[in-house]
Amino acid sequence: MAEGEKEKKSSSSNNEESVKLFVGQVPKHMTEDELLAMFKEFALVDEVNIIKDKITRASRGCCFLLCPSRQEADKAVNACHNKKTLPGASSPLQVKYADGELERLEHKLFVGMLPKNVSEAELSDLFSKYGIIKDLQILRGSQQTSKGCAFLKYETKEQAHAALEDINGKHKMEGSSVPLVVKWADTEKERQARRAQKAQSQAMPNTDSQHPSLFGALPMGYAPPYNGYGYQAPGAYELVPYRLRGGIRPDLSLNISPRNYAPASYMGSAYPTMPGLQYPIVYPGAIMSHRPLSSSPGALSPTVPSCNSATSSAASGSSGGQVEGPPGANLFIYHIPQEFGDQELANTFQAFGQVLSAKVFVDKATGVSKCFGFVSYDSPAAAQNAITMMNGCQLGGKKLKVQLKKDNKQSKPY
DNA sequence: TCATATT
Repeated sequence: MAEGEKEKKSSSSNNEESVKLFVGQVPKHMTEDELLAMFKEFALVDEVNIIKDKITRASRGCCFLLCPSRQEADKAVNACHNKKTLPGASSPLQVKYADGELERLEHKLFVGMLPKNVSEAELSDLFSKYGIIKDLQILRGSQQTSKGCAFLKYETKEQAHAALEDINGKHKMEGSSVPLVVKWADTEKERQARRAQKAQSQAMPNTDSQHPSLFGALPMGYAPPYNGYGYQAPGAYELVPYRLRGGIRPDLSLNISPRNYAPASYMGSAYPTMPGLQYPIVYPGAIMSHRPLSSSPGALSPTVPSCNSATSSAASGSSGGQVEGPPGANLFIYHIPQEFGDQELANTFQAFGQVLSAKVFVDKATGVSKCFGFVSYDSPAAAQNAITMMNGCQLGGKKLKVQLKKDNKQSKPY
């Protein structure tokens, strides 16, 4: 019944004119009213919506602003982005257009299947029938050669829509046997997802996609364009997102837990079948803190998943917000091997105590690891133990650097 | 090289 109140009260929020901004670095304790009051000093703001955890309903440290116009939104961005640090935040406010807003506002179209010799002027002739063109560019390569596609912005959405409907799949340029493709340009988010996917497939060329759990580790699957036509380079996006390749290889991503690795004698024979692995993975401290590995090959038995609570809680920790441990129990780790994800990091460090969370940072655009991350334990003793055992430990090409995480907001000045 | 989060 309380749910019933979730009616859309503000018709203003559906206004085409209104602009949504995303705001980061918002202290979790701030209320929507407080934020509204603050932002109103700089621009007209109709609404503030704090982004909350789906389950706990706790603030996730960011919010959306609804501004009545682009002009007002720009005022808020210019006045606040990177300019103010709210009490309790560690870095300045991040204020930017919410995902997809810019694209929505710009009425940007993608045009594909252009003959390479078509000029801007010719394109302009064709598209100006539908409205005022604000921007038009043919994508070109190094020698100024056309890539056979273009981006185009109209003054209004209606104009863009009219052009899309009229030309997409219907209009053939002179001398071309295939019709043009016209679609709404991808949003920044879609582009990032695509880039990440590409980077992933290059970074892990031997991905064994038969392992179902691997899917969860990869970026969202590629969603085909709504119009079903190709985009830029047809074939660049197969409908099967990950190429299936032959070749057997132990699952790199999940079973790298110390106890799954046998003594070096085994490693030798393992390498040739693991082209993705360029170097030995050794867990110096890890091995000793578990019961001694049996020297029999049985140690390799896949009777794994002592799916211990450490691992599973780490997984849940990394899937939601970051769980932080008590003071002194959180580690910063640098020089993590490139191919390590959250899970591998957790596995590597679980030998020293109860891992609350483990996070490897990745480049937002490419999905590539930045080779640093965090591990949180439930006790400072575990963290110290991990530092002693793992700091300076050669893992991959480099030596791990394991330190206590620097903690900005710990002081309680009374 | 120290938590960037999109209802």
